[in-house]
Formats: sequence, C-alpha cells, structure tokens
Amino acid sequence: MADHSQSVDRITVSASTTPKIKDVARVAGVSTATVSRALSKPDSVAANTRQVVLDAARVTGYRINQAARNLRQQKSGAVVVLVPNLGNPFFSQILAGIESTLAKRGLSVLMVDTKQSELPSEYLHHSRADGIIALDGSLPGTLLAEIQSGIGTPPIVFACEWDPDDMFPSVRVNNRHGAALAIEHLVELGHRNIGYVGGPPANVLTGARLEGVQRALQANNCAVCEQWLFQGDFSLQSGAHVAAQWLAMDNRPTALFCANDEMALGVISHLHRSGVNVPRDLSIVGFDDIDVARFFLPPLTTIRQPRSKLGTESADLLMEKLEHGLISDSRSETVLPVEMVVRQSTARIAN
Amino acid sequence: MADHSQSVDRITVSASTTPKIKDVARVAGVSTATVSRALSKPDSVAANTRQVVLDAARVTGYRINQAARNLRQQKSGAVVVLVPNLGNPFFSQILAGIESTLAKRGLSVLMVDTKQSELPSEYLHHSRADGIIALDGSLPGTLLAEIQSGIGTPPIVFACEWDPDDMFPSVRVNNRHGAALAIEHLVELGHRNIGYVGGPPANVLTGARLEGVQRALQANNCAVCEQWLFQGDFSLQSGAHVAAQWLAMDNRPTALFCANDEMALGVISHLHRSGVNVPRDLSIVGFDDIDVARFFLPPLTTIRQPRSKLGTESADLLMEKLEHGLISDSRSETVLPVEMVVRQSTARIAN
DNA sequence: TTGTAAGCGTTATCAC
DNA sequence: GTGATAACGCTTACAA
Repeated sequence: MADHSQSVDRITVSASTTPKIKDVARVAGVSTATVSRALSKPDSVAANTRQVVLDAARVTGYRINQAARNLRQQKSGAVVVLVPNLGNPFFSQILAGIESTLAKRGLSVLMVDTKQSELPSEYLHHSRADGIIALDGSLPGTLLAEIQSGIGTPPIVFACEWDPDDMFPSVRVNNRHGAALAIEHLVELGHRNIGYVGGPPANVLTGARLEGVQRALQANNCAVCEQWLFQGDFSLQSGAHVAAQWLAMDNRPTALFCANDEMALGVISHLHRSGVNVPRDLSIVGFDDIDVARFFLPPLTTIRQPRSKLGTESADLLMEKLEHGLISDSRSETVLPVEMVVRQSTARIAN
Repeated sequence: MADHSQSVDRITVSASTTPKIKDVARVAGVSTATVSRALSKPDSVAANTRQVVLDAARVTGYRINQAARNLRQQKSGAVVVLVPNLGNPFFSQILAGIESTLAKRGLSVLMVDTKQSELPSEYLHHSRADGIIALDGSLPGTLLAEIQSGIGTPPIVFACEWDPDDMFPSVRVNNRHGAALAIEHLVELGHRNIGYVGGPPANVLTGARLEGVQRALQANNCAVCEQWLFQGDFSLQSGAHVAAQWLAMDNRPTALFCANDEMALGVISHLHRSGVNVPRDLSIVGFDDIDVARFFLPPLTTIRQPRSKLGTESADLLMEKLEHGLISDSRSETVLPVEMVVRQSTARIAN
C-alpha cells in the first residue's frame, strides 16, 4: 500500500508559474491557513500534517512571497543602512559587522549611499525598512525631524559621533579621548609643537577630535597654534597635500596628529619622497588603525577603533529597539573603547 | 473666497496612523484610483486634478507603502548583491558603483555577505529581488542550478571572472591578460626567475591570473618553477608570510607578481624590515591598484583594474536585462580593460 | 488542531 | 479623465 508521501509525490504540478500557498495547500490536501502555519509556526500544527505540508512545499518548489508577507505583517524584514560614502573602505568592516548581525536574525540589509543619492527620504518609511542605522551624523535636518516625529518612521540608531544631548540612540567611540591619547603620547615623547590634520570642517569627527586635541594640548601647557591646524578631507591625497604645506612652513610643528590613517599615510608618503624622514624629522599619529597601518613603512602609530564591533553593536542595539518596540526609552548611548597603538611613526623628539 | 488649496489645508487629518491612499483621496475629493494615477503616472490625469492630489498628499504627509506596491506589481524594487566578503575593502568601490547606478533608477540595494550567511537561497526569489549581481563565482552549485532554471528567480549578472562557456552574463576584466602584462613588464626589466603569489587555490581569480602567468612565462621562455608558486589568501598578512618563505629559500626568484595589491604590500613590508630592499633586491608587481598603492614606499607597480566601472557596468547590464525582460539572449560578456601602472617597486635586474 | 474569511494598501481593468 | 472593483499572496482572528 502506498504511503502518504508517495501519493503526494505523484501529483503533477504545473511548473509554468511560481507556486503559491494555494498550490501547496491543494497538493497537501489542507487549507492555506494550515500551510501558512506549518511553515511559519511549525509547533502550532500536528506533526503529521506538518510533514505532509513540508513535503508538498518541497515537491511544488514553493517559495514564500515576501511582498505579500510584508504587506500582511506590516514589516519589511529589512534594515536600511545610511553610509556617507560606500566607496570608503573605512566603512567596509562596520558594514560587515552590521550585515552578519542582522543576517542572523533574518533581516536583510539595504545600503544607501547618502553622498550619491540625494533623497533617501522614501527609505525612512516603515514599509521600506523596519529600522535604520546611520553611519554618520550629516543627515539633512528635515529628515531628522521626520524621524524624530516617529510617525511613519522606524527606529534609528546612529553608529557614529553624534550630538551628545540628542534623542537618538547611538554607538560610538570616544573621539575626544582618542585624540587626547594621541596628543599625550606625543607629549610624552617630548613634543611641544604639535599640529592637527582634520577632515572637512563640518564633519563631526573632525570637530570631536579637534576638541580632544585642544583640551589635551592645554592640559599639557602646549600652544594651540592656529597655523598648525591643517585641513584635509580624509583622503591619502589630502594628506600628501598637507605634507606639502608643512614643508613650506617656516615654523613647523615637530609632530602631527591626523584625524584618520589615510591622511597620515599620505603625509608620510609625500614627506619621504621629499627626503624628510618619519619619525626622525616629524612624528605622525593616525586614527582608526586600518589594516595597512601596521604594514606601512614605517608602521603607523595610531588610535585603534573597533570597526567591526561598531557594526555589530549598533545592529544589536537596533534589534533591541525593534523587539521592545518603541516603548523602551529611546535614549541610550554605547561608547566603545579606543586604544593607543604605538608603532614606528613616532619617536622621541631630537634635540 | 477661499481657494481650493486653502480648503484642503483646513481639513484636519488624524495623525495617529500613517496616511494611505484612501485618506489622500478623501482629502482631495477624488477616487483612490485617481490618486494612484496622479502620483505614479502624472500625465494620465488632468492638470488641476493632479495639483489637488499632490496638495492633498503633501498635507496628509502621505508616503507610499512599498510593500503594497510590490505585491501588486510583482516587483521588489530591489537588487541583491552577493559579496564574498563585505569586510574586504576591495569591494567597496565596486559596491559604490553599483549603488549609484541602481539608485538613479530607483532601485535599492540589498547586500548579502556570502561568506557569513550560509543560505541566501531565499534572496533569489523575485519577490525579494528584481535582479542579482554576484561579485564572485563561488556560489553553491545548487543555487546556480536554481537560478539557471529561471523559474522563480530574477536575472543575474556576474561581476567577476567566470567560467567562459557559462550561460550567465558577466562583466569582468581580463585577468589572464593583466597577469601577462605584469610578467612581460618584469621580463622587459631583465627578470627570468619570476614567482607568483596567488590567493586561495579554489579562487577563480587565483586560477585565471596563474594561467596568464604561465602562458606569459612560457611565451618568454622562462622557467615555470613550482617552488615559486606561493599561496596566500589576498591579505596583507599572507603577503608577509610569503616574504618569510622567500627569505628562507636557497633558490630565490628575482621578481614576484602578486595576485593582489594587499599581498604585494605585505611582502614589501616584511622584506623591508628584514633589510631586503624592494626593488633593488626583489621586484614586486601587484594587481588592482588600490588607493594606497601609489602612496606606499616604494610606490607599487601594479595592474589597474577599474573597480568603480566594474560596478556601474554590471549594474547597467543588469538593468538592461530587467528592461528587455528575459527575452533578450542572456549570454553576454563585457570585458573591461586593465592597465599596467609602472611605479617604483620594480627595477631592472642587477647583474 | 484545522478551516473560513477578512483584510494588508496598492494598481490594473473595465466601464462610464 | 475618472470611478468602482477586483485582484496581488499571505496571515490571523474567529469559528468549528
């Protein structure tokens, strides 16, 4: 006598179109509701029914239609990640951290480059995304207001420096402290004339790290010389440009703290070609500890930032918000530690 | 007498829930069908009606519900991008190219890290994605079969080296040619003993570039020495490891072609610390021309690959497939040019 | 435990 | 040019 699974197998399914729950139901000989339950809440259905349904789903090649489920459940199953510049490798590890964490929970990751596309406003609707992770604070104020109103917008988490008394949850590192560590390291090596290479002036990181620099310099009774505050744009090229400026100066600082590693490497590279030796003639400290930092020549002294963890923590924080609903107080701030990594681009000052 | 827009403004809308088309219709005094048309096909509606609807939409703060639209239109408005390793900065520029191109057409980008999440099978359903871009060829055969059947799966484009007689469209660079360029450059500098540093053996890039190396060596009557075929994993660290192996050899090659820039930099870095000078004692060629290559010390000679263009072209190709439907023959292959970039990590052989 | 049936918010078809 | 209405494929009260 033929067992059940065989009789199921024998039913021919028209393969011209993608099978729907209705088709599975017909093959399994149950209602669509039962199929739905068997697939999404297996425990709510009898064991043998479940097996019949699963077999039928396999036989028909059934795949759930996400759009239909999303509409019905009023969710999107996705989180949108706002990246200032996808092409910047600095973000790749953060993104990897976010992706792995969200993927574990079955959420998909929608990436939006805020530099390129002008209007991510549509993404901030909960029919598009169940949540938002923003990797920088430079979002248009109108969008922020929209998010803040919280009317049709999903919860947001900032994975970056952000206005401290703001009302959005965030995961970040202490940039002021990191910058101060860099300055203190240089002071310990005997430097008193210390310059700072920032990114774009409007950038929050530029500002926060500059603050740390200024505080630390003052705390150590070092002059804060306007002329030694250089402006880059976080690129290698801009670092090289700063190096050229430094070369042209009468009154040079003996050490430079750069707001990121790329600029630091750009400085070293340009100086080396001009016959200036780092660290002998100038000490350089970077920020981030990108992969290539420890392989550069000389290996770069820098402030390490846990990029992958920034990603995983911000994703975790967002999911907490998602699960607890908006009920839990939305204010919360995780500050991850930075770490001084001393290599060979800094040296005791010659005298 | 109050004009229309004012009377519209005066209507109070309950803000407790996000407005739907029905609400806009009520405010505008038209049917839901007209609202839908006015918003998505403005030309199909009378000018003044359109204005009334747009005003009503603005007043109510209406945002389209993507889930509903997706279900109705049987599209997802998204493209899924399969990335072998999101944390690898090499991909970031490709991703940026993909994102910018797709964003222009109103498509969103779903990123999936194929190394981390085991089962992206669900993503290959057209209720999830209208199309797929794969950044490497190492997808499970079962998935490929599924895609190939084309039953419920969207069109796919490979942005990578791929089996030449395969049936999927692809955008790639000529890796064999690039590798050959590197070898020829070294041969011109007088090198006869040339080694190759590959990535993981199973990797398609490793294989393709190795082929190019072997052909070029043979064409130039150079020995292909098994011992000089090193194995790395594309990381800086693995480059350093290869350098250590090279140092320990009796019979050293005088030049090394590395399958990517990171490994090349790792080699140089390690050698330099061991007192070996590049290019004096060993010439090094990389592949990719990552940003830091030209700022390294010495600046790296390498084969440039147009990463951003790989992204934009693959996205363009995919959209072509999307618009022309599956009718157009799916076989097609775009090969982008690579370029030899001579810097200072290679030199004429000493004798 | 299972079936029935009412939506989720849009858009496409068909009248008018 | 516009309005009524029937899907799109799924989930979930509610009933049985």
